[in-house]
Amino acid sequence: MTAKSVSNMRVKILSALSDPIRLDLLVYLSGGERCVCEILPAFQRSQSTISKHLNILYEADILERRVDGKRTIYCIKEPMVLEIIRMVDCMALKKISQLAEAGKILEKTLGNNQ
Amino acid sequence: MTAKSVSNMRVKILSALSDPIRLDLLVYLSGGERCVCEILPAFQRSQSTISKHLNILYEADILERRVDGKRTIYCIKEPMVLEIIRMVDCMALKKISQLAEAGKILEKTLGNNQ
DNA sequence: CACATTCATCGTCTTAGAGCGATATGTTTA
DNA sequence: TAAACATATCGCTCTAAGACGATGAATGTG
Repeated sequence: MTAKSVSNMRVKILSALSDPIRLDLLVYLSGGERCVCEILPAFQRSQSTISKHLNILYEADILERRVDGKRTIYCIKEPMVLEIIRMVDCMALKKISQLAEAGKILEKTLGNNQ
Repeated sequence: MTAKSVSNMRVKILSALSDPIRLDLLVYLSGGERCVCEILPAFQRSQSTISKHLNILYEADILERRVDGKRTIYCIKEPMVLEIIRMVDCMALKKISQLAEAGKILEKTLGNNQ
C-alpha cells in the first residue's frame, strides 16, 4: 500500500514539475516568499490560470501557503525541488551542447565536401 | 535562444519522467540494458504502448538504444535520472510519513475526546 | 524466397490538462 | 454595511497525451 502511495506521489510531484509556467514559478519563488498579487504581474497569464498552477504545486507538497489578511503568500516548502531542477538543467545543457557540437561537425563536413 | 532551448529540454525531460509506466521502465532498466522483447512481458501493456513510452524516454535523451540483429536494446544513457527519481522518492516519502503522523494524531485526539 | 520474429509507426478513440472568463468567498476599507 | 480588493473555484473549450489494434519495415531462419 505504501509502495503504491509513494509511486502515486512520485508521479504527482514530477507531473507538477513538468510544466514551463510552474517551473518558472518555482524559480521565481526561489527568491523568497511572494503573495499572488506580486506573482501575477510577473507572468503573462490570467489570474485563474496562475492560481490553478500554484495550487497544483501546493497539492504536490512543493509549495507552502499562508493567508495574511486578504493576501495569500506562497513559498517553497521543499527546497530539494530546486536541486532537482538544477540536475534536470544539467542534463538539458549536456544535451544542448551535444547538439551544438554535432551541428559544428556537420557544418564542417559539408564545408569540406563542397 | 539557448535559454529557451534549455527551458524546452527541461520540460521535455520532466514530462518524460512524469508517467508511472516510464518511471517503472527506468527502474527496470537500472538493472542493466534490456531488449524490448525482455521488457514487454514485465509490463502489462501492449507492445505499441511500451514502444511509444520507450521512445519518449529516448527522445528526452534519458535512454540510449542500439539495434542488434532483429532486437533493439535499451539502456539508461543518463544515470543522473536515477538520482532525480531517488530525490523525488525522498520527497514523496516525507509527505507520506507526514500524512501518517497526522492520521495518528487525529486518531489520538478523537480518542481523548470521547 | 517465403515465413516468422522483433519492433516502430499510424489511425482512432478517449481522457487529462491548460487556458480563460465568470462567479464565489473571504477580508479590509470607507 | 457597501464597496473594493485578493484569491479560489466553476464551467467551458481546445489541445496534448495515453492506450491499443493494425500495419509497415527490417532482420533472421527454414
